[in-house]
Amino acid sequence: MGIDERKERDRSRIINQIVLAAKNILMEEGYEALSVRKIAGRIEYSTGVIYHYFLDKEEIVRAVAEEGYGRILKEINRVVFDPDQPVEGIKNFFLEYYRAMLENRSYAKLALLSDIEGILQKAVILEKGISQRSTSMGILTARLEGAMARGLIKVKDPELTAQLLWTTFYGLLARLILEKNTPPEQQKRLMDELFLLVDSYLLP
Amino acid sequence: MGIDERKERDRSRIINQIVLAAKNILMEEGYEALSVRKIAGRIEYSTGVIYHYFLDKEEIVRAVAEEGYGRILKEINRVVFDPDQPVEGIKNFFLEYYRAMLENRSYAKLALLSDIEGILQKAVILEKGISQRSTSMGILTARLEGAMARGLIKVKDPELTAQLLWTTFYGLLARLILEKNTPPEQQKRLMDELFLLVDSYLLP
Amino acid sequence: MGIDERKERDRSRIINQIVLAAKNILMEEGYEALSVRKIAGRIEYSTGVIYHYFLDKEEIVRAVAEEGYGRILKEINRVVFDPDQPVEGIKNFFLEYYRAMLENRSYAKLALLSDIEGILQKAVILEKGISQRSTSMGILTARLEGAMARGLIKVKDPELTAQLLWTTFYGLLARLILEKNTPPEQQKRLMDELFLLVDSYLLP
Amino acid sequence: MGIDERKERDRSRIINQIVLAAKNILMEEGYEALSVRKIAGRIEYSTGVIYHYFLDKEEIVRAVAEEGYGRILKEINRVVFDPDQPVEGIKNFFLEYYRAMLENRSYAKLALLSDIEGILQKAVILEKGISQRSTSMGILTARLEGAMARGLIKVKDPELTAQLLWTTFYGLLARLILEKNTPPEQQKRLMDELFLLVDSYLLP
DNA sequence: GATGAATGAGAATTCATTCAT
DNA sequence: CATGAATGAATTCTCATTCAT
Repeated sequence: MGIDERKERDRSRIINQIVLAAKNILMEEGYEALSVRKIAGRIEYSTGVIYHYFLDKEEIVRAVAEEGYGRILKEINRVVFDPDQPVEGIKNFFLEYYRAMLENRSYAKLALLSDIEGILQKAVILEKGISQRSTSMGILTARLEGAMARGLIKVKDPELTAQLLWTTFYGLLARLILEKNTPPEQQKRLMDELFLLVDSYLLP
Repeated sequence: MGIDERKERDRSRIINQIVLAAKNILMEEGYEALSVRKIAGRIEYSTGVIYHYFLDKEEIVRAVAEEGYGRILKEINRVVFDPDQPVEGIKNFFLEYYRAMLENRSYAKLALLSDIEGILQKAVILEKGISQRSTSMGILTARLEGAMARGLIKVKDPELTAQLLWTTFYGLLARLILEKNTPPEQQKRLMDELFLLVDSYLLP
Repeated sequence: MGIDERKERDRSRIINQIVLAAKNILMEEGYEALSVRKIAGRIEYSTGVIYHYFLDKEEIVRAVAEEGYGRILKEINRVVFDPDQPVEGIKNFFLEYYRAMLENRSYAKLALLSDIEGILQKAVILEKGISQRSTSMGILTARLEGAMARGLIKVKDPELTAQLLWTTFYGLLARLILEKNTPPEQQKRLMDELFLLVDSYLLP
Repeated sequence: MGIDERKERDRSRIINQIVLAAKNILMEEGYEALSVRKIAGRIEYSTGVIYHYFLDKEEIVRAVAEEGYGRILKEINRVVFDPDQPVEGIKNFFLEYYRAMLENRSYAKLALLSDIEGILQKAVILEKGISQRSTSMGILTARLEGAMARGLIKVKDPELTAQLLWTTFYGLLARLILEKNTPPEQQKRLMDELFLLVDSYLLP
């Protein structure tokens, strides 16, 4: 069994290497520059090996998206949430999200703006009932529900509100990622104004 | 002179054909599938002809974007604006924008989400002073200013407010375009909620 | 007849423009970059016009070579020749040739090193009897003959000597043109040594 | 291990095929006619295969040059050198060089006249200190030094003299290669005269 | 498990030249 | 005399994928 274990470990080590290499290429050179050969080159294996572990190129891209998604989720969920200050908590949550994304700009571009099927699915938000299928939307909805129950915010349909909050943040974030030369002070002004908007949207 | 006229007509007829063909490929198969050969094939001319009328592939894409942008602008500006009801006016403006975009989904994808340099420039929003450089942002800012002057809305910095309104709409619109299977009734619910958000953001 | 004259003048004006444009492209961008379209672009005429005045691209190149050859010849022949000091005269002659060539490096490359048929013919040197067909070889041979008759140099076959002198100069010149980074002081050392060689070859 | 050996052999067999095909095209049709497709066609492989073994077209050309250079060097170095008759030895050395070059005319054209960067570097001669960097210039310089030490020739700076001897030979050789119809007896006359020149240049 | 050779299709451009107008 | 549209073939290079070893 020790042998099987090691094999399994080897296996996932290579898989990780492939995904990591793909991610790096994506970040450094963009989607168009991603090629199977380049990945193989980076991990110093032959081209063929890639096809032992992945069905095709798209599956690799999907894996990159998944991995990034997981990592960002983890970072975000480190932010503590004080049920007495739900609006502050939500703003902090998104603030953290911004930070994580802007630090991984090209991953962000992939995750937020790509229309590659495998990635799109991970990022669905608008669907009815999404709070049951997506962890982050679930958390956000739950928090809104809690705050609503305690009369701290003026919400009717928590999921719908969560979705709208999300798309609103998403809008600014996406533009910030695309308009990459926005100077920091302008970023700050926009963010502050966004928080005003959130206040007037949520506070009673 | 009749001859020159006809030549000119021929010329712009072919240019239109090229742009149209490019647009169709973009709509049907997406950006990655767009190739000069494919365009030439569709209009049943040799590849070289494309380079007679366009400097390179990017110029064609830019032309597609421009054409779409112009068309949408025209549609939007048909909406009448009543200075006594600025918030309604702004909501109608965006509603019309939504309609125009969702009817030209693939152009929209190009215009809103692409990071092709030639197109990105057309779509800049976040820049300080953008209301002087972009027609649509200029109009929106002016309307906010007017409404502010008459005390109909609670705005401090009209351009900043215009930018945030825009990114907010953009956020939902972009998601609707990417999550293409969102059923109409869910679209409506989201839109209505967005309008609530706008109300609470703008109304005193 | 005035009309015909003007027509003729127009005609040769365009031809000159074409040749000049071709020469400039050749000098600025090299032979590989020379294209009929580029020539047409420079003279601000249509592509087709070129083919009114020249049979094909090669004919243009040939004309460039001819023009350059003539110009260099003119410059060289400005050097005065003192029959009492034939070796000095010959050395000065070549020195002037060097100068003219190194100042027109890319024309020189074309004239000295190209194997384009039309140009090669202009540059033939080794042929027996060349002193009767080529002006410059004729002059050189004549001068050697004169000096020989007066016992100033130890030559037997003036044409053969002229040919060898020429190839010898040609050798250094060609290398200087190809090895374009040779520093001036090294150029000078080589030239001085070459003149020593000529002295020992010609002087009794 | 037998397997690895065979693979290695296969590999270099194809590489050789590519270089050979390129050389043949160069010889038969000249540099301008050399294309990757043509090479692939000749060896009856797909175009892509070329890029499996070579980085780009230039690398192939470089390989052709290198191969030719090596072959010629080998032939030349077969000539024995008698230190008691240095001038004869040097003349023989160049005679052999001539023979080798004229037998590989199109390689010679490539090696002597091309201004392709990768090839030019191999052929540098005029640089100060070249006798330490180039094998053949090193040998020539050494022989001149030896003869000088023994008072057999009247040389001051052996490297400079080597360079000038080389360019002088080069000059005639290059012209002979370009003026490809020079009849053998004229070639002989020119060579003999060149040897006279060398005598008067080197002998005390 | 892993290699790397090979393919075939496809990418964007550029070219000299012709010819109806 | 001049235009410029059009062609067809050519260019270098890259790609995802397959498969015998």
